[in-house]
Amino acid sequence: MVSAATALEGNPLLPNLIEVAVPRPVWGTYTYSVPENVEPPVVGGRVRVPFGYGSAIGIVVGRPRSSNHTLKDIAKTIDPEPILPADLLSLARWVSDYYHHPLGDVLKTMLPPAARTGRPVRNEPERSWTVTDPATEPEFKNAHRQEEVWTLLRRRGWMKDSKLKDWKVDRSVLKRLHEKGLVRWEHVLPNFEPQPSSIVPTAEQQAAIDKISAGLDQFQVHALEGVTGSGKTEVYIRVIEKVLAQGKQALVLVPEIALTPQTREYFSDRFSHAAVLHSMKATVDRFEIWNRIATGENKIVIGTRSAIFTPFDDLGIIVVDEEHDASYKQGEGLRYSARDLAVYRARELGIPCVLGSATLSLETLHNVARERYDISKLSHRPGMAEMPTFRILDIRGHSLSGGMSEVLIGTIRKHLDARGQVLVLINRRGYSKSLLCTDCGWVKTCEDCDATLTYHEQPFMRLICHQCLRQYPVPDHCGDCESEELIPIGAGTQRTEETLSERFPDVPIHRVDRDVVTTQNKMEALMARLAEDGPSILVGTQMLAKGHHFPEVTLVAVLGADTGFLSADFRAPERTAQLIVQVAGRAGRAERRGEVWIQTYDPDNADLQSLVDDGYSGFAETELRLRKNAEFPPYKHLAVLRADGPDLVETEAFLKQMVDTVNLSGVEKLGPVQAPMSRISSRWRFQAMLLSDSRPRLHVALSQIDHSSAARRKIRWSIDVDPMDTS
DNA sequence: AGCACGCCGACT
DNA sequence: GTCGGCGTGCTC
Repeated sequence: MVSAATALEGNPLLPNLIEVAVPRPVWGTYTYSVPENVEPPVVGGRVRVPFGYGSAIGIVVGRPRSSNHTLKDIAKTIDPEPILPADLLSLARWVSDYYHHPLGDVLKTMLPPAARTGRPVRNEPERSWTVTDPATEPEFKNAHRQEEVWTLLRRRGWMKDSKLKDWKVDRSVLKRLHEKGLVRWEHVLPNFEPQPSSIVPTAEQQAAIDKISAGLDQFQVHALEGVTGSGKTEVYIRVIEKVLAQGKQALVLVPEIALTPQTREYFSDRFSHAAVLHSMKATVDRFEIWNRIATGENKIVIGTRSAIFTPFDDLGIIVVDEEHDASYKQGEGLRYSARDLAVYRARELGIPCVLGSATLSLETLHNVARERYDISKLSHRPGMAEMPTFRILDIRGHSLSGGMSEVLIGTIRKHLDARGQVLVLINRRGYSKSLLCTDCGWVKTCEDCDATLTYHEQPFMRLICHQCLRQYPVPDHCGDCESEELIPIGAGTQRTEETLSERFPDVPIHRVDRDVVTTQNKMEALMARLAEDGPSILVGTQMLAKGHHFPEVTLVAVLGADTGFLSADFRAPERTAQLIVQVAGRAGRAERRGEVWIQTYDPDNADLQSLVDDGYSGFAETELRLRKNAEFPPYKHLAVLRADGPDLVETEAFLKQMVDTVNLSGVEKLGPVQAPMSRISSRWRFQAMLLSDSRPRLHVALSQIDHSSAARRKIRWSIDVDPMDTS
């Protein structure tokens, strides 16, 4: 219909063509024509277009001059102005190439949910409300809510939209009060003056602040290694103050669980206009905040993974707190790493990026060693204990009760007698790992998965598959030899708690796992109890590593560390060491130096020994050497191909064929092999790896994969670039 | 993701 | 003969 190869861009006499990315699992973009009776669209704006037999909301990504296709007209222009600025569009293109994911779906992931539906942009600044005449006593009759709100406003003077929302005030109530002339509003022109702080930075903090702020106008990644409590946040805040003083904006990424009211308060105490973005917030709220950032009205965003896609007017710094945290990598769909994208975005914008953690990831430490990143260290903890001492407890030949050796139980008693609290860390929920037949060694496994069932006693007796959550009644005899001698083996939190309460009947014992501590409120209640309890014991999982401090804890006992250090997954030792160090860092205070005891059947393990002798940095050195010898990341670049389907043979053949299409020298192919957890929810799982010294070659190899070969719908497959695990 | 097209088996 | 099962392919 249209052939305009010689058309000049913007020539009003020639047909107006746009290139659109649609949120459908299709590769490539589509060209449409814009009819004269439709408002002209812009690159970076949304349009409604006919697509297939229906319609779709797509993003305009370009203006082609010509097309060989028969074109359809767009139906509607949604945004007269770009909703995604140019830098985010080019980020989307890069993400699409790097993670081998369709551009339309990348753009969909970048937009807040409210923007995906075609909702128009509301760019009105926030309003602040007050009563028109505080001296009067208006008659409200039955309008009780109006009376409450009016009285609230009279008492508090001015209140912003966001504050009123916190008080659950509905817009309709304000609207009626406004119609009656009882209240008035003004647009808020926010004040970004930081609140003065009485905190005096330590010499180490000041050195880090100076180093980072020396180069605010250029790209540089700064690793900030700070033990728990050493004041990393104060460093972030001081640097952000300098960025705001230049009139620029700041982005702070935090892990999923860390986005607590405390985090928000820490920032909002110092910055009157820190905007918090997170997925729990109502979708419309998120879209509004998003818009206020894009226009430069708000200056600071604190958010989780997806906040890396926020459009900024003039971004001046990106901070990634707890950068080692696995929640920065999205586990399904577009498998992006917000930490890695933070570095990419900072480079594109020519601004600094700060990666902070007590336990920096091995990737980051490797980049420090190669002098790509610089590093500042905060080793002192004002008002807090020095890092506890580590000890290995060799349990070879020892009998265990509730997963603990008698030596460990004796140590627990010693600490309780000295009026300390004890924290027992186990990475396993439930009562015990499994139910074992003592006559023939039979263990019950899930009928749908490859997994051994976990035996739970609470809230009632049953076997649970931790992979698919299917539940089974507890069998009274062996499924193989009919013997009735079934015993629970391998302690979980429930069983360890039970053993401890038998041994220490007078000591309060608290279990901290996903089964018991289900809400933030329950955690807060527990923390309040602990402050009053005196000598007591906490038994818990990795939940203990996040957020809270346990000042009275003098002993941390680590059970089952071997599972982590000996796992098939190449990242498991790193995760285990980080968990132990993070938990250790949350125990104790200045007057009392704590101890960490690690029970093991493998006391000669190199990772474990270097962790105990030289702390996390010693561990990192050892583990990096092991990764180098094994030719794994960060020394090689890795992508994992995964496929799962109901039929074992077909699924394996499918993935094999996919791997076979890849052929490039310098790219090593491993597999396909069955995944460590070979079946979940009645689906067989296979994986293959591509490894290369060269990042570009790895990407060429990945682009050889034929995306259309996914025609078999019963098989799901994915590409995971820079995977966080291989399981 | 939808949706139609098309090529096989069992039904009024 | 044809109704409908789902495997396959296309959407500017």
